[in-house]
Order: sequence, then structure tokens, then C-alpha cells
Amino acid sequence: MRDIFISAGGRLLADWQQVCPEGAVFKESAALNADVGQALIWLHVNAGNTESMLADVAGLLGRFAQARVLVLANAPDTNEAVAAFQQGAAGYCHAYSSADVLGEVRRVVQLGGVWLGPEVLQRLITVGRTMVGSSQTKINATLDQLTPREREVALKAAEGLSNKLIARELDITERTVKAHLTAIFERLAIRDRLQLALMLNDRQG
Amino acid sequence: MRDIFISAGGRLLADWQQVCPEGAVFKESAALNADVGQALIWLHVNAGNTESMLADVAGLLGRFAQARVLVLANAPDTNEAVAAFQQGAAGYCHAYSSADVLGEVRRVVQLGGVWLGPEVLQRLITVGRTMVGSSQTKINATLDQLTPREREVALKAAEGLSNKLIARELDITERTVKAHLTAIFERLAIRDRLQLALMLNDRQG
DNA sequence: AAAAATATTGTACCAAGGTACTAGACCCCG
DNA sequence: CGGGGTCTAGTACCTTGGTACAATATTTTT
Repeated sequence: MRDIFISAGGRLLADWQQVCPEGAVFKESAALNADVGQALIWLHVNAGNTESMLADVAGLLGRFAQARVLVLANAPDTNEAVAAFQQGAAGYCHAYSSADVLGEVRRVVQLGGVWLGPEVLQRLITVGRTMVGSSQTKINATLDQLTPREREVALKAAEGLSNKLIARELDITERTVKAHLTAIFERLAIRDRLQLALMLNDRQG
Repeated sequence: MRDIFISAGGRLLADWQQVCPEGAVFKESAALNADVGQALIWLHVNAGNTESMLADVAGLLGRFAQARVLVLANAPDTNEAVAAFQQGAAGYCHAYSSADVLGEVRRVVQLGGVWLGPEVLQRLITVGRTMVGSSQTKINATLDQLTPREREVALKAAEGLSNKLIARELDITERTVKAHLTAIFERLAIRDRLQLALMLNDRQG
């Protein structure tokens, strides 16, 4: 996917060039004549001119159906961002974002995603916040299904300890460790200790 | 809105049942014959089979225009999530999510929304970038020590797949999988696949 | 062109994980 | 007191994971 950078100033942003060393640069969207195909167009806009930005986005998308347009704003504004997305932009971010961020944005957009900055997200998403922090709750809910002794065994197994080591630490035989594990696997409906590790170590929601 | 649960294993997840006590369970998407109308279809998928998941999602959406499809992944993967959304899924979350989370997901989707998990969110949010980015970098640094083929094997092993399954998916013999794993263990200076899973799944930052 | 890395597979073997069936000791509750 | 859950553990057995000691073909690097 080609990268095309459009900036009124025509000046190339250093970080952008780092992300897209092969990218082409234009001074204005009108300068794009030939069909660009599946290009990724980075539209660098100045503050306070939402109207012309929207017109540019609409124009580009109209002329190049296969292209995706990303807006780089010198002074990002949530309202402007929402407007850009309504117009069909695939992303809207700070023009002076670091190369890391720009790379990530590019990746997301290339994968067909829409990149949303934090402010825009908060505006669009009402849920989430509470949910994000609830993974610990999930783990506890999992552990609550187990007896105290099973919990001890489960945690040690999820840390990667062998049955022999668990047995030594809990001062029981290896056979008993196996017995607990069998009970754990059945109760949690999983196959083996690796699945257990995934359940207990995965901090995702 | 009816809830329909599809799992290859046909096993009902306890938390899911709690959220959808009235839900129907099927072993495979093909088992859904009659039109389900405005149903909410929970598609439980195993790790590492993105293709078949996407096919399932596409098939379901094609057959039941009014239905919404939610993907429950045993081993969530951001790329897979993005792919699922591209295919038209209304949500993608961890199969072992707690009932609380599942209920919230259900609510959002029923209201016509698209549910984005924290991992996908964090991928999109710049704020979480520093933290998430560092651990991601760490993981990448780990993976960079491996050859391309070894990376594939390592990731699948870390997801909990058995050698047999990995072999099948990569279309090589189980012996070769073992050879790669032995090389991986030596290079990363770890003992077994569980340690590998801990290394690659640790998203603490 | 030679050397090194990568990818593949074989046979054999041992250790570890996990299951089946069983069972005694202990504790709590109705 | 008896039933049920918990913790413990034995023997036996099977499966999976991992290593040792190979070999061959392809690609990449030097």
C-alpha cells in the first residue's frame, strides 16, 4: 500500500518519513492527478479550518475509491475528529505524534481498521472503562470455584512449577498434587496446566 | 433477542449460561437450520484457526441477515479480532470472560453497538501505548531471537496448542515441531512450553 | 564455492503429565 | 449418627513432552 503525504506547507514531518521512507509528498490534494489505487493518504491539516479539511477528505475519497484517508492535525480537536470520521476518514491523530504512534496508526488502518484517538474513543464509548479493570475479578471468580487447597496448587501450577516442586512446597506427595489438578481441570473445564496458566495469567477482559 | 451458543466442543461455558440461561447450544454453525431471526450468535472458537472462524462468521451473517455474531476466543489475538470485525462480527472477547463482562458485551451488542475488548482498545488508544508498547516490545524482542518458522511454532505453543495440533496446522510432522521447540527452548533459555507461554502471554508491561 | 543457518524428518528413549479406580482420615452440618 | 465435601495417597496405565543422536535439502551468508 502506497503512502502519500499531503501538507499545505509541503514540509515533510521527520517522524512520518521515518515510518514511510518510500512515501510521496504533495503540497495539496489537488496535485494528485493519476489514480493512486490502494493508497494510504496522510492529510496534514492546519488548525481551525475544519471545512476545508472535510472538503479535502470528501474529495479524495470521491476520486480514489480504494484509498484510505488519515488526518494529521496540528491542533487536534474532538469535534473535528468526529466530523472527519463521519466524512469517511480512517484515522485522525496528532501531526506531531511519534514515529511509534504513527507506525501503529498505519498498521491499524492497513489492516482495515479505523484509528481512534483517546479523546474520540471516550466520546464514542460509554462502556469499557469499568470492564477494562475487571480482569482481576475474573481471575478471582475463577479461583472462587476451587477449594483452598486447590487454589494453592492451581496458582503454583500456573506459575510454571512442576508437580514435583509443588508437592515439595506444599509438603504433600506428587500423587496428591495430581489429584488436586485433576479436580481443578474438571471444575474449570480445561484440559491441562497450560490452559490453567492462560486462564490465570491472562490479564485481559 | 434469542441467544445462540456455538462451540465445537459443544460444552457450555458456565459464565455464559449464567448470562443467557435461555440460550440454545449447537456444536457447529452448520447445525443451525431454521432461520433464527434477530438472534445473537455467540461463536466459540479455538485458538489458531482464524480462517475457519472468519468463514463461520461470514457464513452465519450471510445466512441470517438479522443476526449479530459475537466471537468468543479461547486465546484472543488482536489481529484475529481485527479480522473478525472486518468480517462483520459485532464483538470479540475472551471466552473465559466473567459473567459480568459477557453481560455487558451482550448489552452493547443488543443496543446495536460493537464491543471492543481492552486489548483491541489499547491497540487503538495512544494513552495506553507506553505501557502496552513496552511489553509488546519485550515480546517482540523475544520473538526476534527466533527464526520465522520458530516464531510460528512458539506462538501456537504459547496459545496452548499441542504438538500434534501445531504439526497439523503448519503441515509438518510432530517430530519437526519438537525440533523447533527444542531450538526455541535453548535459545530463550527456558525449560518447557509453559515457560514459553508465560513469556509470550505476559502483558504486564 | 564453502560455510552457516534454516527447515525438515527419523528412531529411540525417558520424564512428566494426566486418568482410572480406589480408599482412609478428617470435618461440618442436619 | 450418617452423608457429603475436602485432603490425602496408593497402584497401574496411557499420553504427551522433551532430548539424544542422527540425516538430508534448501537458502543465506561469507
